Amino acid sequence: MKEKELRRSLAVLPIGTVMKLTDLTARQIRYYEEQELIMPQRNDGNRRMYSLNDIDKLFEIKDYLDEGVNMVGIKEIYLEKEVRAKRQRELLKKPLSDNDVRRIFQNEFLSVSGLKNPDEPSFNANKPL
DNA sequence: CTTCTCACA
DNA sequence: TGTGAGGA
Repeated sequence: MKEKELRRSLAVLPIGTVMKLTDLTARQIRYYEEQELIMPQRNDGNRRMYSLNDIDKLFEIKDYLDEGVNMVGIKEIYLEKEVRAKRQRELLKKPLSDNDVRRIFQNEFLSVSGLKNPDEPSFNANKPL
């Protein structure tokens, strides 16, 4: 299941193909790059080359757009997504200390009982108390 | 022919 | 975001 992700990350599509696939103008595609929503690679001739992941990202962006979300909003969405991914990676690295486990169960209890927002971090994996 | 950057009657 | 210039 690793080989597949690698292929999806291969930048092999020129902007012209991406335009037809996404129904976006070159202007828009480049603008989204400027907003750091996508980071296409460049080939030898300084031409942008997009991966399948980029295509998916563009479709997502387009969806958010006609859902009424603006650039800043979309940026925030992806930013928060990165934060969560990072937090999750940290949890996979180091085993939980007894202290962490206790805090997690406590947070779980509060969430289930509806006394706390589930999204609110219960502890910092980087600096366990 | 396709894409790139830059700029705006 | 559109569009056109000027170069690669």
